[in-house]
Amino acid sequence: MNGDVGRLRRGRSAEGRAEVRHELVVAAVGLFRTQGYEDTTIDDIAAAAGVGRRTFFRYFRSKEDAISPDHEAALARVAEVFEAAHPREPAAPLVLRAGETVFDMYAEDPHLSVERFRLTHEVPALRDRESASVDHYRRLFTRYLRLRFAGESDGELRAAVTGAAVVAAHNLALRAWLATGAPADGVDACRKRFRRVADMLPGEPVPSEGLHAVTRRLEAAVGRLEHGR
Amino acid sequence: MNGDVGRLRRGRSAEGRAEVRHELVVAAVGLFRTQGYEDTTIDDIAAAAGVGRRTFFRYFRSKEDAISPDHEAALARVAEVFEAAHPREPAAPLVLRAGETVFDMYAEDPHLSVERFRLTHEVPALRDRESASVDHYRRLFTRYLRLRFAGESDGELRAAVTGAAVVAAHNLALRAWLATGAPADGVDACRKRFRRVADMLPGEPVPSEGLHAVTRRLEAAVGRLEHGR
DNA sequence: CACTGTAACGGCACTGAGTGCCACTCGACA
DNA sequence: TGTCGAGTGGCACTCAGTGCCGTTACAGTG
Repeated sequence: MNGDVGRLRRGRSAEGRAEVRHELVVAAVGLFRTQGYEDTTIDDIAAAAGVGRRTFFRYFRSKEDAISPDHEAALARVAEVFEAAHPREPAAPLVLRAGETVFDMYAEDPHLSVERFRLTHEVPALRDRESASVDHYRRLFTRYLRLRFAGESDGELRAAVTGAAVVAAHNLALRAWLATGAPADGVDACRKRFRRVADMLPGEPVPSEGLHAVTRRLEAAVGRLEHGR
Repeated sequence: MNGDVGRLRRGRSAEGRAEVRHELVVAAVGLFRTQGYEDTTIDDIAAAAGVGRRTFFRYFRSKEDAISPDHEAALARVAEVFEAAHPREPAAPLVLRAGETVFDMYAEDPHLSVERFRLTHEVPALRDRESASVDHYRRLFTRYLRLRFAGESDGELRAAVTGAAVVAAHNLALRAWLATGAPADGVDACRKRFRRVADMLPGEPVPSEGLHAVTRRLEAAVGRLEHGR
């Protein structure tokens, strides 16, 4: 957009740091794609971004970090959703909302998300790292759910199962969207697909279709019987 | 047991290789425990096991591998359970059986399992690796379940949720057992705890106890009452 | 405008993981 | 006993990641 005015001083201000960071990500993703992940060294990335090798490690903890740089921030945003929720809000809509928060962050930069998706499927090292990242979300979900289900019998198990199920469903929907190139008109379908997990969660099911509907029919039937008697 | 007769030739036969492998695992776990994971080098482990540094990498792909060396074999055994199952066997008992197969392998060497448990909880690098390993199980479960649920509506989602739920429940029960030192008289409790996940799986519930069974009986009773009227 | 403090920078040197290569040695087998 | 193959140890190498240090650019103050 705007010329970078000689590009001689870049990282000294706050915007400068963000700019350098972004250039490093672009350089890393581009090089990983063109010459492969294993065959790309930190020197290559730093040189392509026009900074020193040492500076790379001031922005990212490791080589893999250059692809998913905002993981901690993403976790923090999800934690915020949980902490801002009303303590008596049912679990299902809450976890759905939290999951969609993650989805929104992926949708912020679809191109990078797709590129990362391809890399994490082709490079074993990156796939394992992705597994670990996803597991951080699972733990976060489970931790908050454990608080909500505390006291009820098998509450811990319900928290573990619910957290794992939500994260798995989220990834299923997200990957389907990313695999097709993350089109803008596929966002709604992805959301809907994710929300279907609500019918498969243990414990209090959603009121529409599911156990509640049956229960309600039963209650109505019993009511009719009692009154008719 | 038997003396190792001078211990001069160890790795040349099949038993010799198994012996060297075991010595390396013992050395690694011991050193990780006494002087910490980060502060233990491959040279330390190799020297403690009495082999050359280069030999270590002929037995294990990496430093972390020395703790969970039989991961591939474990995955293969679980895959066997799925492949040996009758195609029309209901999913719930099958995934329970597969999960208990994993549990049996942990129970084969409780001491090593407990030590690994402690390490994977204290060292971030090992915890992330453990997450990746667990995810391999989840993918394996999900892959087979997808075949079974193929055709039914939302079968893929059901497979993803069921696989994630089973693995999560398995880990919950396993960790509780390991955290208490993996006592032999805690094996049954761990098994029972794991099996409770059957009540929380989506789709066809287990016929014995469970909300659905109760609901169905109620519904039938009400139906009889209504018709008898 | 000059001065000064702070923070990011580049570069150098170092540790340690992981790999390729090669000569050697042990054990098996004819 | 001679030979062959597999496993071994050691050397040298690449590269990820870290500590250190002198330098440089920006910001704030007089």
